[in-house]
Amino acid sequence: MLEKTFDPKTVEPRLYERWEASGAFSPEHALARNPDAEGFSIVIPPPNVTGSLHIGHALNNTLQDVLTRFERMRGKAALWLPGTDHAGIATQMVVERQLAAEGTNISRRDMGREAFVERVWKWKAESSGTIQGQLRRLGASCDWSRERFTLDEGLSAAVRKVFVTLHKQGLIYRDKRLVNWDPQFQTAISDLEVQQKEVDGAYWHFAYPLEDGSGEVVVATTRPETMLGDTAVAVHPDDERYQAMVGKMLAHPITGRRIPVVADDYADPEKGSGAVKITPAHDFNDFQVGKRHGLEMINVMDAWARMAGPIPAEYAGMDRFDARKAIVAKMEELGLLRGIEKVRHMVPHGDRSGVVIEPYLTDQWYVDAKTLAQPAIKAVEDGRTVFEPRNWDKTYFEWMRNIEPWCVSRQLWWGHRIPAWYGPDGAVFVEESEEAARAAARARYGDDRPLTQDEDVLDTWFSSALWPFSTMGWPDETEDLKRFYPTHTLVTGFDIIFFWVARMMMTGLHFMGEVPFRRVFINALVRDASGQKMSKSKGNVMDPLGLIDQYGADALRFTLTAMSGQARDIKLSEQRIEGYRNFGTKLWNAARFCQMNECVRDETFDPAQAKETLNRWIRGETVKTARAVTQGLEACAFDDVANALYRFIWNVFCDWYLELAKPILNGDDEAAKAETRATAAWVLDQCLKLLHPVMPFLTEELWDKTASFGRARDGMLITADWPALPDAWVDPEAEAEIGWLIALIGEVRSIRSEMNVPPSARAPLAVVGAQAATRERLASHRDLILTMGRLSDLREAEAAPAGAVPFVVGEATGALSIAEFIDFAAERARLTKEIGALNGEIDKAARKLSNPDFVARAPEEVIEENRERLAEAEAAKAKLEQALGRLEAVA
RNA sequence: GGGCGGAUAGCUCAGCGGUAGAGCGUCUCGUUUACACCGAGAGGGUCGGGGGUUCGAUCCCCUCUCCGCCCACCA
Repeated sequence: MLEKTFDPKTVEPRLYERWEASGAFSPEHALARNPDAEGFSIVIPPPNVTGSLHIGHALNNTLQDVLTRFERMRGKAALWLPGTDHAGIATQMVVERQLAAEGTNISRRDMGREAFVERVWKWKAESSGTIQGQLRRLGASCDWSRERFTLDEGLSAAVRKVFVTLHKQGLIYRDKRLVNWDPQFQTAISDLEVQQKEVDGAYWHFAYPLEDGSGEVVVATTRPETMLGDTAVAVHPDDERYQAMVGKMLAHPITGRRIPVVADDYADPEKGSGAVKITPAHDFNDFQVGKRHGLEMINVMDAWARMAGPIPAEYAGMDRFDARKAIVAKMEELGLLRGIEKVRHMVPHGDRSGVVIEPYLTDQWYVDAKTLAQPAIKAVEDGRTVFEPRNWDKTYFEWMRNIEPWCVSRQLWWGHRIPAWYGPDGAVFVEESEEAARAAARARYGDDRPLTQDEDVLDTWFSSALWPFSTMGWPDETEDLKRFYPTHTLVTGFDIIFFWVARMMMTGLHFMGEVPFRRVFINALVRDASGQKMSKSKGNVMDPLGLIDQYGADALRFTLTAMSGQARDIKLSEQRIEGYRNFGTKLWNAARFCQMNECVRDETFDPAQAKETLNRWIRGETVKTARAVTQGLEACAFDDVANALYRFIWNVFCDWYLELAKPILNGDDEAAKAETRATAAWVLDQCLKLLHPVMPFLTEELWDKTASFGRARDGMLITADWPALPDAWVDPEAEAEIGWLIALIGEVRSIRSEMNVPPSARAPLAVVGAQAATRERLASHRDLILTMGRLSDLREAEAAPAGAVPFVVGEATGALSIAEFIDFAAERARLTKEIGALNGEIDKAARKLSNPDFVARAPEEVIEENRERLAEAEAAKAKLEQALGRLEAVA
């Protein structure tokens, strides 16, 4: 006999081991059975190798697993390729922090490159494996034999090959221009790694005197410290106020440098004074203006963002923000400060370091993204790759059509070192290996010269961009590439459409000549129950492992699947997970019922031959469910899939089929009994199969257990055949008949309850179907109805006088008359409604008060108001509840 | 400034031309040999405001208000 409930804790690890040992996770398993099996592949968005599973991963990987398991059951050679990312800047940062925390005062620079990188590898060795273990807990059916890491030798070779090829094609080049410089990490970062944050600042209005003393120009700036690098002031060519000044020279108030007034469209006559100072080495717009006018580019900061270069000695070495104050003070002292205007404005920050980013003039490597983007744009326009939900392609297009060169070099040590070597004369040799670079150098110089390799590494997203083909063995022409590229579906979050999806499209098309995936499913962002983004600082993170411990992996998986529709956000509440845990238990108990009633699988049983109305009906319902689930999975309509399964298993199979089957199973008609047993067992099997992709553990366990009290199975559920049921099995006649019965019984129950007929009151009639035709129809289903709990009352139906009113209530059952009962019901309804509304108030106020953002932003009196409202609502609710209690007591 | 979402029951959401739905919560009733992680039932909504199209609008169009996100820019 089955236990009363399913115990995930003991079962899950056992089953996972069995799956893994069976080889079912590898596509070879399917190919062994059918060498012509169609390929199906998904590559995992590689998590940080040293990371651990958060709820977003749980969602993302659940959906990938659902798809993989589904296609595997459909007989495809299904590959879900796992792996991890070295996560350059993030990982290096962690290790640097560790160094700092050790208190030995040894920085990475003190250690030297080799020792530091070794240290990072050590940390990687210690902390890797965590997330793989956690994915196993989730039930992820990845092919671990193909696991990859972005710094593996194979993937590194792919990186070098791509870099060298693009360089030879002129699509990677070295250039001196402004980059986003992170002064804390001492590295360039890409546009995408910059986050604009609104901060308090000011416009300082400064007067720049004309060299000849004939006047002045007023300019405004939010960054006074950069004025040391000014090399011009620009005005709009059509701005009449400044016509006479164009071409004249100004005397820089602090450096004394002579700088010209230039005419340029960039200056907006509407803004400020209409004149703008130009600092080409410290502002992206000014850089362009500087190029147009051939202005000198004066760098006045060093890599730490301290003042440096050709500047007055008093500022040298000063921190940029101290310099800002000093410059403002100086201008005031000179009598040239014309005003200060407080503003809140956007300032760029590093997404990892959190410090203010400086536009900084350096040499970096760039990818010509504009060129690579064209085929990638076309592929989505042509539908060779589709986004799901569709609208995300707009986001993709928007970015791709306005793409800027991608800065791929990073002044870090953890990552793929750039395969470029420099000769003594500065000539660069970009080759896949040092030997090849030497050979190239020899060809140029005629003899061996010392070469030094570029110190920089590549942006971590450079190797991720190759993931769909590098993991399959490229540049070799492997079997895997032939069978599994392009991949079928990419499941990922919208936050990395630019970072990752777009770049995979570019490299995939360029190097493979084909899109890397046919479909991109953008999964939602998981938020907490009140819609807040989960974050450690808010303390509202939900740990997927904890949830798995408590409710089982299946319950978590079902919840995440059920909430993955077209929505962009998922508000995850623990209550919901509990509800789906209960759903699993419900199915478990249905199996238990089948076991108790000897509903054993009968291989000779053909559902097409079922005779009983009830069995013909459930057969059709099963077909419809299989169809809905299959279509839902094909379309990534995960919420529909979960809902169809939930409804069918709970509300159709358990609530109606098994209930209506009871009288047959307890009756004397042996043929009907045998048919019903076989049908019940068959439907249960279909449920297990259809539910398996979403709830693999519970279904696999039941598959095993039902075999133990029935006949042996051919194999595990994970490789069982997906139900492909003929539409002809839907029987409209049976559907109509059982549908009618269900509706009638519902009505009977509802009226009994409304009239307060106690279930124990058997003799007083519940209901009488009055029309002769109705009675006749009812009589034909008497066997099904009689044991429907208290509905045995229906026996009396036949005795009712013909032509009576449709429903008749029997004798009064308590102190209340019908009229009193109605009044009572009305009053009770009113009170419960009010209590409901107050509950809402209480919820709302309580949430506001516990929301850190609200508390931080709202004025004290608003917070107080909410506190009062909460107290008032609670008091009112208590009062109403008392009144309700009194009312009940009277009744 | 550009773009994308959203506003439907107390809460979380589905529906998207034809009598307003689900889950949870609330309330009532129920120890029925599958299941209290259960069963039966009830209450609860001018489908954000205003216009328009239509025989008919929660749904389509316009507009306003409020919330969320992304991109860009602000001397």
